Amino acid sequence: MLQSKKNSHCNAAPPVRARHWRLRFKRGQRIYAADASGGAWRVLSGAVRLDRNAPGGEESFANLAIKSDIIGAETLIFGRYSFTATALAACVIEPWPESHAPQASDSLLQTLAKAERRTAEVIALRCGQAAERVRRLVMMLAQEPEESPEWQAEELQVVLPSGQDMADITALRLETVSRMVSRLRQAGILAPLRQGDHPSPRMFAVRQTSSDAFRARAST
Amino acid sequence: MLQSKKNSHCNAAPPVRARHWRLRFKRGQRIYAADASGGAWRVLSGAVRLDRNAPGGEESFANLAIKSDIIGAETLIFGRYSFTATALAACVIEPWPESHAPQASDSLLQTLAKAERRTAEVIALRCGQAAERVRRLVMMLAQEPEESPEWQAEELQVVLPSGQDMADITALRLETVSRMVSRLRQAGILAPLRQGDHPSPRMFAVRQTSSDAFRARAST
DNA sequence: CGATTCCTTGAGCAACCTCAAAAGCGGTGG
DNA sequence: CCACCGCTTTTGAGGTTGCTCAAGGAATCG
Repeated sequence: MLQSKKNSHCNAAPPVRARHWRLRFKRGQRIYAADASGGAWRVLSGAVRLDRNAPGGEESFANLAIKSDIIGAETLIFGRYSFTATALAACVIEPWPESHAPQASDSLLQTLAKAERRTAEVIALRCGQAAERVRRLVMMLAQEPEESPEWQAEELQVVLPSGQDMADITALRLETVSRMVSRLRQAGILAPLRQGDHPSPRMFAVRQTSSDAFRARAST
Repeated sequence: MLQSKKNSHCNAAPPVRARHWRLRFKRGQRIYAADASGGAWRVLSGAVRLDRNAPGGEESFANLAIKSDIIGAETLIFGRYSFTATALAACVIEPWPESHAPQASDSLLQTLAKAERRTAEVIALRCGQAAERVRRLVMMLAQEPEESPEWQAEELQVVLPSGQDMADITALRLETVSRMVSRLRQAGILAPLRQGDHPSPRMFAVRQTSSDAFRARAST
């Protein structure tokens, strides 16, 4: 069951056409819960973390979905979600498959193939040194600034997830993540960026710097 | 293209029925290479590691497939493999989908859903302390002993992958993996098990011990 | 039986974790 | 508007784990 209680004003997006509507979620908001019934969604922007109910009763990070990924496809068989989905940053999703796109098999395979590749990336986020891991995560989450005429950026930008979320994804401690983000700022890879109308202190411009320079200044 | 050069004697499995044949691979043997053309397979026993050609030209661990998992499903769209597949232990695979099972969409979804859950497990293999990670990997790889009348086991057994493979999967160093396997043996979780006819020093019986006892003796 | 490869074990060190406290931010109510 | 509260982030100091480098031993293959 979708929890759209507190963001009813957010969800009032004008339907583009019949049955083609979108939902918006804010950072940290739950999109759906494991075992709830519902349908599949395509992530149009932002990022979503998926958690499974681990054997020990704990909830543990299971996967990551970003722009154009499909989440909740398993409901098409089981009728229920296998994972809990939470917004890592403000994100927009739409139902999937779209009502006017009836080719089942091909689209499914495409989804499967994309999921496999995304998985490989997520697994790679847990390899190597802490600094590199956090940098790679930030690069994954970086997107082109949408509909900001003033920020017609040559650069990408990102709204960082909470420290705990980044820690869960990279398998680091949140203190370590915080330290690494500080380094990224010092290295100039992340540049603070606050938007005029709604202030967001965790928004940054991302510069694709050679990581060598970054790792060098880690030792100083 | 399947590389069945050195294991031609292995692949001579008697076809059960027309178009329903199986391939066998030994530990460390490559099953297929990324970018090669070929079809999808179901893993009937054993375990397979998948590697992607990482951005840096390196080959990096991408995923794990065990009994009943599907590998190479992406070929049904792209015609080519996205990953390189290597046998972690002696394994048997058969073509997928089976020729006599034409229900496309449902089977695909099932595959997708299973892949997602497997992925969550693999990601979890890179969480927590080294000892626990190696133990969880071993538990994942453990299977019922097949067709061994003498070992009609109440216990599972496992043939450990190479140290480097286990290191790649758990994101540890191979020396660390070796130390943790030694601990598992000392803790009685892994019991050496050499089969009469073909000696295999990396075969173990697996005992599902409470991990508390294991972690306790780690400090001594 | 020799050569090669892989596994094992040790010693020292760096990276990361743990614990703890302070500072920043957002919301609430006087 | 400001004081207060809860929550998240930041920063520090010290401890532990796992990594690095190295050498010896076991297994495999020709």
